[in-house]
Amino acid sequence: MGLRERKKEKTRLALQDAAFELFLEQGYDSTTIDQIAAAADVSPRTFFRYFTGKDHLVLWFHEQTERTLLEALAERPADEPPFASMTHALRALLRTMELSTPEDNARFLKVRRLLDANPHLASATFARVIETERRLVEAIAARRGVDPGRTPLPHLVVTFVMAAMRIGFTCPADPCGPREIVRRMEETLQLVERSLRPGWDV
Amino acid sequence: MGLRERKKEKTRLALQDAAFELFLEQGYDSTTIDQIAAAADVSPRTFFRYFTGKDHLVLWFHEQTERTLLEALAERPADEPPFASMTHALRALLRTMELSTPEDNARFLKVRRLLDANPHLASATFARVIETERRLVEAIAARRGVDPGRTPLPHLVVTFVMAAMRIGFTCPADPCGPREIVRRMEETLQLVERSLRPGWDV
DNA sequence: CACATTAGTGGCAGAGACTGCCAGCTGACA
DNA sequence: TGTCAGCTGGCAGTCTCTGCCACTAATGTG
Repeated sequence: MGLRERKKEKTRLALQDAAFELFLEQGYDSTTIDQIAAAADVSPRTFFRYFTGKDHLVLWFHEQTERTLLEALAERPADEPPFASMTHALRALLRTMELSTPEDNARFLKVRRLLDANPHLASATFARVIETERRLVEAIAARRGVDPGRTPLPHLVVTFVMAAMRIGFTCPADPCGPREIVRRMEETLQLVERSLRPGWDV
Repeated sequence: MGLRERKKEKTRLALQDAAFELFLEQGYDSTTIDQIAAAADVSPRTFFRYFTGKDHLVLWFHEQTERTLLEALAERPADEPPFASMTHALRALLRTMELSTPEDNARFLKVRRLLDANPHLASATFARVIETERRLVEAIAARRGVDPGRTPLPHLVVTFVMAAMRIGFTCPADPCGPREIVRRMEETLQLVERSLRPGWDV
């Protein structure tokens, strides 16, 4: 990895860390991009070369999740039943979440607190999750050679599995770390598996 | 209904109709709120007293849908199994969609074309749908007297039924009117019902 | 019918988000 | 070392959205 790329990575992290600190300190809405850029020692103009907007600072994390999920799905054999592939992909994601570093955990908790405090952000995140579902449907339909607009089965498969992810993500109490989230997702996924009639996804 | 309310209704419709005409004519992004307000003969300031933003013009339609859905659910007996209540509520919505006027159909098609042409709008709509799901979960959990954060079953029930709504809404070909959408939703709902093991939602 | 009350509107000023453009700097690579 | 591509900063400008105040019109009351 060249010096240029390392610098970019550093700037991105500086922007995110500065932003989250400001968000939690003085609120998301009352934090301006000028403040974030100033705290990260870059120009406001540069901010928009890294992120499309303020909410992208948060959405970025889900984009990483999506990448992991799509890669895990791509590694499954194409002739495997789609529901099995999806459950395996989700469990692969859960495994990577489990071995996250303490720093990752800290960031995760910050993002969670932000989402809980700002419905608008949670909303944007879920919208992004829907986009992820669309891509997963595309992938599954492609490897089966079917038109996703014509047969609802790929949609159903993805929706059922992602339901576990979405439902498991909602937290009862305030402080809910990644391990607890993973536990809830796994629990919900098993509930989904038990709820479905064997061989439903022919 | 007093004169005041009738006027408001008229202004809202003027704004929406003017906006959709402009959107389809010159694109969503290149249409400014000033243009919309001018076309509807109100001040830009007034626009924001009717809609929170440009996207709200489109989201407004789903808000009506949500209202219908929540009312239909509220009318189901509280001791009915939740999944049955949800399917009934969705079918009640489908029935109201079926007897829509030709004008409603025209607006529906305009909205559809907008959503297809602007991923951002589709995304925002789905985010709003997620919010609807949250409220449905709340309603179902409330009438059972359980904490939705603690038990995933209400979430699951709502997700499964709303999956039919979301999946049925996606269209294969371009011109897809309300009747066709209703047909697809009903079809998908039946698929969901067949996929679930009897008595799964004890 | 006259009046006070209230809701709705228009216009203004201003903050904040975002983009296009150009000039200057700095790794990358031969 | 020199050229080149890529990143950055700053400026100007548009658009979205909000608070505020004065003005008009609908409503309800004596």
